[in-house]
Amino acid sequence: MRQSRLLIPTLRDEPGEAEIVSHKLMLRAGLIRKVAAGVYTYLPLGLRVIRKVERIIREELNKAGAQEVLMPIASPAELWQETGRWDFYGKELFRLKDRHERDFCLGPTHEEVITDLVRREVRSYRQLPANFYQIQTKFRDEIRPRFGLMRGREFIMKDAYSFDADEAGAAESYRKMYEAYRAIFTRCGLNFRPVEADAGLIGGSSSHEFMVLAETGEEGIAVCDACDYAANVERAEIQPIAQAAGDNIAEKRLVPTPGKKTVEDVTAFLNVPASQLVKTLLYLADGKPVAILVRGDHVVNEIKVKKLLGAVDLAMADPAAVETLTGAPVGFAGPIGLSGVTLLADLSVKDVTHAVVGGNAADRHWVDVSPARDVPLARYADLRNAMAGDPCPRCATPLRIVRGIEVGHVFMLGTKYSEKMKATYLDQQGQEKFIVMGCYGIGVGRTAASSIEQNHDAKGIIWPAPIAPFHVHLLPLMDKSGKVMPATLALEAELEKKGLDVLVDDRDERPGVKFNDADLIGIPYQIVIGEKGLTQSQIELKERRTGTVTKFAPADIALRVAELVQPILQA
RNA sequence: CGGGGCGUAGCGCAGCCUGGUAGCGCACCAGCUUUGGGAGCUGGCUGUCGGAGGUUCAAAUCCUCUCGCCCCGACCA
Repeated sequence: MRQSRLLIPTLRDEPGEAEIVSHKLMLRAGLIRKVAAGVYTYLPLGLRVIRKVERIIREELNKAGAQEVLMPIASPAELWQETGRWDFYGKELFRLKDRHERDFCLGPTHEEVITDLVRREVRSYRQLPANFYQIQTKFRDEIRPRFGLMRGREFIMKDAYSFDADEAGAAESYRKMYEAYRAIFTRCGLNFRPVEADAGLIGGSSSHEFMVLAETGEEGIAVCDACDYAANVERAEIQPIAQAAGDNIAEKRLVPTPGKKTVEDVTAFLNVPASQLVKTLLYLADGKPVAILVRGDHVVNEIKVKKLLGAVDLAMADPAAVETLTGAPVGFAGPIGLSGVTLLADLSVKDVTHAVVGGNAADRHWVDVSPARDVPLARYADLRNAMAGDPCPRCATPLRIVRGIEVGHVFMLGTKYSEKMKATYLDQQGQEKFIVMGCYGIGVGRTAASSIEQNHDAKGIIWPAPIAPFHVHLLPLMDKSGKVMPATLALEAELEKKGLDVLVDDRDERPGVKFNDADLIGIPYQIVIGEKGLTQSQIELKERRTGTVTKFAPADIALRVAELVQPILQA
């Protein structure tokens, strides 16, 4: 492919709108251009990367027995009303009306549409199991789109849905997808880790996220270095840390803390560590007031709270409600003397000695509080996010917290959708049963973006060969003799014959420009063809990642490059 | 949704406070020279100063409204 015939608008300057490296480099290397907030056009180079990722996905899913379909972008409200998600999904669901004023939405995911298909077409256990997937553009009207393809409103997603006769079959489908995902992300050249995740309100028994490990990740992952355990911090179970019993014999006292509202303020003022303070956070769970006690250095995990209470909606109480409930302005809420409120406390609170809590009065805190003695009515449970140093729930080794980008997610759905939408089949005994489902997603653009997060240097992108837009970049330099371009084109033809994707920089540019653009675009192998080299029968091969330059005879180079690239592609 | 910031040439920005001919660098076009890591010289093109309204003899600049974009927050009391 001739570079002069492709739109690859590289930028020397960093566009101001980009924050993270993958976004900057995608713009600078001419992969994408923004059309609106969170909405992008894929330029030729970007699209080639997307297609490579899609191809790997297709190959692995087909191998796992899934079948490809393509569902519509717009779907009618009725389907979403059946499952209740029309109301539940909120503002993220992009809604529109057709000319007859009928409600539609742009699909943020397709459980309803596929379940509707299956309930119409699948009658018998003989048709199960089945697994349908599609690679489709999705639309979610995100609160805050950011980071380019990492969190767009419109994005390309592979979604798959499995249908089984029973739980055991569903578990097997889930396992197959889990393995397919491992294969897909491995082939994409990513450093990733499957982690236990929360199934959230989608429900179901099991869920894993596939996390690409990267500093810029939006998710926190708790990992154990001693065993295999890894989980989203939202999900990670926390074992209570055994603590030496404190000598908390002192009677609690109310002390003035003028204007000290935050954990930082109070702990600095009283000169105690944050772990000695117990925060009292007021929530409304389905409209009912709840106070949640966690240590000052801990973070409440709303997912765990919701589960414990069986609540659908959980939101922090607004300042006015806090005042009504506690009788004090925000910043001074405490568990002592609080009435009409459900009291929940994280397990770690029980062990705090000489605790500091809010006084339920302006500018007052209690000190020398013993939660077990002074807050006897609290119900204790695991209610916080995991932190670095918490014991692994499997082997008790201290956990490490790392950042990750969620590129894939697998869910066991069970019969949540099939029951609501009456997707049933007849089993061998002629009994009508609900189909057991699973669903599985991969963010295609996000996968490409996270690859850049993991593979780049100061010069630009360093694509892993399997998802690189091209495998080889030919850089013919000055051609006064007229021999360079013919040699280049001959080499291009030879490489293409060996099945490699080749980009030829045939532009009339100075060498420096070509080198810099090549490094920016990040094709894994660069071949420099220059007048000097040709007279000495030499052609240079440069590996983008290491910068290593090797010289070959023109007759050998195609074979040598093919030897380097082909094994990677077949991996 | 709350707070902050920014919209001036394709990209990066100055000019705005203190109203008076719309600028700089890169990119782009032409010519000459140059050619192994973002060339030099000469000449050229490019803007409804995000939009609407207002104040004024005069608005990129001041005022009002509006649209778009970016960042932070939207659990840590």
